[in-house]
Amino acid sequence: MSPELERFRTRVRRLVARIPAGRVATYGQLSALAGHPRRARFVGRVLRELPPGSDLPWHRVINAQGRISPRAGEARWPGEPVERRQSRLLRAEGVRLRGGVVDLARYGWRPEEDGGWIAALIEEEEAEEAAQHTAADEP
DNA sequence: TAAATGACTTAGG
DNA sequence: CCCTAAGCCATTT
Repeated sequence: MSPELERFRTRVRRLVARIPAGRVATYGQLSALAGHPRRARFVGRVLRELPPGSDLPWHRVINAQGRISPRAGEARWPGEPVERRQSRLLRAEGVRLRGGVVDLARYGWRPEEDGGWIAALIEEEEAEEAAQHTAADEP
């Protein structure tokens, strides 16, 4: 995987970590926030590789239609279909699903209202990369 | 190298 | 509301 994509993946994971309880974000939204509006599918890929016990609030990521994206195959965890678990987790934190659809206007995450932390996130990321480079340069 | 495969999205009927 | 088609893009066959 290219360094560019690795970076993108890291950003996505960090963004997901910031989605507040009771809110949802879409794949496309995260992909745009991470700097590449056309990589919504890749966001799905990033989430798919998460381990079952991940700390990330993966369940707060849904599709642009406000629906829980159907997984291919029959992924279930712990003993239930992941889609069902996802809707349960969402309901548990106050997100209402009407006919399987979340009202994005009401529950959609609006990070711009949470302060200018995205810029801080990018700065932090660049600082880390700079540190990596100096570490690599200094034998 | 070409074709198939998705935790996607938009547009249209 | 449901369904299709088309565009999208990285990975897998």
